[in-house]
Amino acid sequence: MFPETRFAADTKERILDAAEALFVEQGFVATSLRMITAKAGVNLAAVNYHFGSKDELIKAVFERRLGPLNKERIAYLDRLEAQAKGKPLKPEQVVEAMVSAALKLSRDPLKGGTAFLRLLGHTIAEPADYMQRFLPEQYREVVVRFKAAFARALPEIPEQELVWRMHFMFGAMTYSMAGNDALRLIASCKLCEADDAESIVRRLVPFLVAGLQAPLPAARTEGKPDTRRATRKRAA
Amino acid sequence: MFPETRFAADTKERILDAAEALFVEQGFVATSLRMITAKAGVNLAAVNYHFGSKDELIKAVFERRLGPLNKERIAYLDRLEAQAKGKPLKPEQVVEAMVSAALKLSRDPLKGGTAFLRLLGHTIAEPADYMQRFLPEQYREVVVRFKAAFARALPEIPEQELVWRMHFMFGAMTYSMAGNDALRLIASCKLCEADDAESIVRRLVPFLVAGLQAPLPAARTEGKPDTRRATRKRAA
DNA sequence: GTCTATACCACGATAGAC
DNA sequence: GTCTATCGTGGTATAGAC
Repeated sequence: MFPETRFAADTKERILDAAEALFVEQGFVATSLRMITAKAGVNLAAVNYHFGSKDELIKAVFERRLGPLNKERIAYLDRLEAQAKGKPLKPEQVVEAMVSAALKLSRDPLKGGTAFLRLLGHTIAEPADYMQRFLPEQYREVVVRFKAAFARALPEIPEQELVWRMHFMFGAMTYSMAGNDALRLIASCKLCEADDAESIVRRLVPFLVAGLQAPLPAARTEGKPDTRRATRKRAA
Repeated sequence: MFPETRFAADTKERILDAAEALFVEQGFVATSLRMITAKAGVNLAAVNYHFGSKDELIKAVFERRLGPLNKERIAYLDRLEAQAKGKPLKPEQVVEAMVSAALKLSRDPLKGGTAFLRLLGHTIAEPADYMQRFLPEQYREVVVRFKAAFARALPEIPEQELVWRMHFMFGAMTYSMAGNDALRLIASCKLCEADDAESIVRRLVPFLVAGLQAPLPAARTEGKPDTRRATRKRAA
């Protein structure tokens, strides 16, 4: 229809591809717009024209991958819940719905492959304020759906506690996906051969399921009496 | 003795204090040396004179807090092991040794208080290469000692698996300490009142202990048979 | 609308005077 | 030890070509 938009899209795509590759290699701050535009073969000002700023470019890089990833997570959950026909899912099913979409993405080089997962891990803790607003927005739907699913799968966990445990879950997940740079530190001399995403997931799911189902902490005795129903499953 | 070193120390301290405060508020890249030196009341070139570069200043800010924190962790572990008189510690004791030192630090404004913990969380995933080398070095002793303690406390977990679970533990820990900015995302409309470090720890420890003790994942059937002794403690 | 050339200001770093 | 001056590079804004 409008031939010029085809060219524009190509330019935008080329910028996104170049930016993503360089961000993974060197991080956000270390990669300059001049490096990105040089690699993409476009003019420096093209970034500002198409994206407005470097920050907006970063957000666009994430949006392109994170959107489909989170849609896949929800689709996976939908399928599980359809199969269950109204019965609550098992905790490990919900955890796997959360994790396995990322696993699938890591196997597809066209969607960013492992590189994007590392990028994601590096950015969850990003202090920049524009990310503090952007990421919650991107994850909102996923969080709402999975929180509901977990609440049904783990009825003995009070909501307040569940929120925290999901928080811990996100931490363990993103941290471990960020690549084994930090793992080398723990493994010390002994090298860890399993750096494929699949074996990470196989190890991560039991850890998370156990953590989510952990016995509830003792209610604080000091201060006003606790109003939450702290149904202790079993003693530690 | 050398009066000029007294002044130098003051200048260094003033720079460190100003830098730490600004880093917490705005992150590393967003705070310029000009902001730091203005807040500290020193000349711009003083940073380069005393620390060599901005990167070295960042490392110095961390070293000042992280060194004592990790020494405290090891001291806590030493005390527990002395009490146990050769018997293996319980998993929850080891986890608490890891976590409670951070809790203590968060209560001491002179040592950085909660602000430094947030800074720590924001930096574990730092992609900058100088941090990739610096942080492992800072954590090396802690990791070696705690890995040994966990190996004794959890003899049924193979070493390979233990390394990964410690990795997940670090993730959940640092992520949750980084502040509840990301938590707001999970809690959605419902505000979480418990943002003091103490209640985080009370919730975090049971989660981690359960995760570390989780039943071992099923051995992969493909490829060579698994040589690990996969002693399943209990079914999920 | 799309793209280019170019100028602008803030940044980190450094040399040399005091 | 401290300061001023200056350099190269970074993100950004804009005027104008196509």
